[in-house]
Amino acid sequence: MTDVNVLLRDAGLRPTRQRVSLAELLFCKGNRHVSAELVHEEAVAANVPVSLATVYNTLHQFTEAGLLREVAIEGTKTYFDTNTTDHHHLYIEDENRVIDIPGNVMNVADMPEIPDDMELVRVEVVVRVRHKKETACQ
Amino acid sequence: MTDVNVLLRDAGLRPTRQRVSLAELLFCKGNRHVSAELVHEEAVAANVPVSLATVYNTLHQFTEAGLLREVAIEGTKTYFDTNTTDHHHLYIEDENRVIDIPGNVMNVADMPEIPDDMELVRVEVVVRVRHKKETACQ
DNA sequence: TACAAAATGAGAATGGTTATTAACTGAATG
DNA sequence: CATTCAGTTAATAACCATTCTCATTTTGTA
Repeated sequence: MTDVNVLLRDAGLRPTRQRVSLAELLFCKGNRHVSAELVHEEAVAANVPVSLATVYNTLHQFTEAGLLREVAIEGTKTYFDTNTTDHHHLYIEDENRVIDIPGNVMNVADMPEIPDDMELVRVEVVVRVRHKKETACQ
Repeated sequence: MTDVNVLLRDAGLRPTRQRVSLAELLFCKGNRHVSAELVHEEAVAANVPVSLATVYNTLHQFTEAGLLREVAIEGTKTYFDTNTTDHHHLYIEDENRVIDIPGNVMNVADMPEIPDDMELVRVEVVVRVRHKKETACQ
């Protein structure tokens, strides 16, 4: 039960009411790709009235602590991924939907050289697909 | 000289003053990753007074016509890539800078299956790097 | 030149995100 | 158990990139 508390403490974050609630909401539902707005709505719906500002703060704090990862695939909105393990994304353009691809499925070969004074952070792959268009004629 | 005019006509776009100017600005300087604001500034600096609204319209029209490609790597701003050939990106986090990686350099293996009713649009790879932190001690 | 359709520009409107600041809480201390 | 205070939160204002609106201008064609 205090799992979330420990999680937060280990991340150097005080387990406040709001942070605990948001963490439960985020991490107890499997891997997800969420926007701040969605998290806020879900929190309110779950009778955890949190301000939108706090949702933003918390999401960024969680990201800095390595509990979340920011994903930029499309558009101007920011999404957060609760899956911080090595993986990639399948993006369905016409549905605006993102699906995880486990990291061990795909392989990236022939990486370019990285200068000595730099270090690799991560390799992100987005496989973009869309539904085939109806071929009305023929 | 009429290269840009032909380019625009072939894309189904009338070669208006603004579109011609912006096209020259975008495509005669090698491959670039630009924001609407930057294009607007450059246009004004080049004595081609274009409104910001027109810059946005034009960038989207060019994108639809396949002359540009939208790239979403980081942050809330939209960037457009003048390189529409097959290639990937190297992103230097601490400089907020994007560099092209030619498409034939890297290879992505073991792609996941794509359902029959869907088609692959593109595979985007972002190699994220950062400068090594100064190790003040030791 | 005249005309209809397309394009443009100025500024208002929108929407997501960040900043501000006063009130509140958690947890350590006496 | 009360006190204290750094850390946290909430309401709302500010911000910024982008989109919308629509009157005006330009373009291609006759």
